[in-house]
Amino acid sequence: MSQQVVTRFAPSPTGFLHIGGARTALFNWLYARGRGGKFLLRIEDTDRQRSSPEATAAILQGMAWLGLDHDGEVISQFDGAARHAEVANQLLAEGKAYKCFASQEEIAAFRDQAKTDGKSTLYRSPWRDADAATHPDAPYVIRIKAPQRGVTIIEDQVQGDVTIGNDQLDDMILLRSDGTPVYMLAVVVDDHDMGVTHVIRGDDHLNNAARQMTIYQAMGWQVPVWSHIPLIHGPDGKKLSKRHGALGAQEYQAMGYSAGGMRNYLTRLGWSHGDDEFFTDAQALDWFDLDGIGKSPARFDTKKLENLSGQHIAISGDAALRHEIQQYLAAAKQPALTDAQSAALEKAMYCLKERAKTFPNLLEKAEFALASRPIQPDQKAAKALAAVSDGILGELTPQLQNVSWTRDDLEELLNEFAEAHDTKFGKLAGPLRAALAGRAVTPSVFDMMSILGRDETMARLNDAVG
RNA sequence: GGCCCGUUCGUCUAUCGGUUAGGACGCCAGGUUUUCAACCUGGAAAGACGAGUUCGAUUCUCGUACGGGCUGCCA
Repeated sequence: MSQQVVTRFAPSPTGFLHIGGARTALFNWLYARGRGGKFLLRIEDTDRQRSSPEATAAILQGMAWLGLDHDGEVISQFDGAARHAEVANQLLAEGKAYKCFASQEEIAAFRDQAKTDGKSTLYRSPWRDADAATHPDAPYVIRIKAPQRGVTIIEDQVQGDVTIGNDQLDDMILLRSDGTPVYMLAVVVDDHDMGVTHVIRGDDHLNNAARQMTIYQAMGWQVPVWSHIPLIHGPDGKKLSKRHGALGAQEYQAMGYSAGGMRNYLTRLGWSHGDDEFFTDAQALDWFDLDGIGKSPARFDTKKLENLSGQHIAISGDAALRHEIQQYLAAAKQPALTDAQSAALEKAMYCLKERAKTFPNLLEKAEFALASRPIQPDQKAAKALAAVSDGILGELTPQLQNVSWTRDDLEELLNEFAEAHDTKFGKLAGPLRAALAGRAVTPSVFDMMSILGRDETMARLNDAVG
């Protein structure tokens, strides 16, 4: 019996949840939730200068949109500073770490020189083996004693075994001269203390894993199962990150993509399960596994996102869509739907959801149900109305009085009417659409009529005839 | 500079030594049609390059090119 899976998402709160981070969170979520494990959230806020509560809130919001719920409280890494220092001091006491009195200026000067000489910029502290008696009374940092010979092998589930020469490892800093812990220490301690079994993160951390390994070994802790996933690139192939103007997850919400579609798209980006492209959350949870993750970076393609968003809207329940649309409106900073509009929307949903790729798209087609008389035709609709004589619409309207108000009968009536006037129904559809919705893009006129009902339909037609 | 990782149609990808290299999005052509969308039919479109291993390489190995990452008292 294997132990329970515990994964975590550990963003640093320096900006919005960018799309690459969202996918990392999603992978961790899928892996844990798909196996009855736990998915934890830890905010890496040890850099006080760059961390902000606003950013944390934005990350939480982005995750909420995508439905990535985490177990337990949100953990602040900064809160664990004392524990991190404790570990550093333990290592120091055990002789596995040491005090380094080199100043930052000193090190910077060394690096500059090494760079101009074309030599390795790896800093070798002269204090590594210094006698404590020679220690000056000055500020110091605590560095770990990294192995200098041999190799460190990262057994990565995505990248395979990655071998790094220990001569590439520096004695990284554990505790700054002000006593605060550095990320490299904090991740290891926190992942260990939180019982994290599987770490899925961006491959920008692949090299760091070797460094972190030295802490695991020094503490005698078991290393987690690592999976370093390739970063997502922009459509231009360039790195997509918050530093390079990446789009935040919430911006996609504000653009009106469905969360289900986004989950599907992000899951499929860089991960595959044979030829499956469109799948539900249940299927993703069932299928997701580490060995399906690709090794090469993927580009973000809005067209495919759009397509999947549409497919997910089409299979969503009407009430759920109504709810998600209200949230979209809020995210897009648009006025909320009134209760009446919302109810009308849900009633019309059946003929809207299979034809819309995004929510603004759906709302555009829903205009007929959301608007109230008198209908204000937009430019295109006005043009369609002008293309037909008032007479013919005026003649049609009374005929609606006694027809049975079902889709089929309406269709029959309108076709016969068109035939009687020696025209095609197609010629009539435009003006009818314009009169009923004030828009050129709408559902079928028969659907609109049956949803609107006889009275409202006739009233709108009469309005249009004038 | 040093080290690490990557490279199949425009894009996301399948293939785990032998396939006419498959699918999806997008694109093009045609069909259907009541606008948009959807749908149907067909089409163009890929193994970065060079060696090697092998009866046989997209697949294994090496090199080159290109791209990315790390090399912080950032995360």
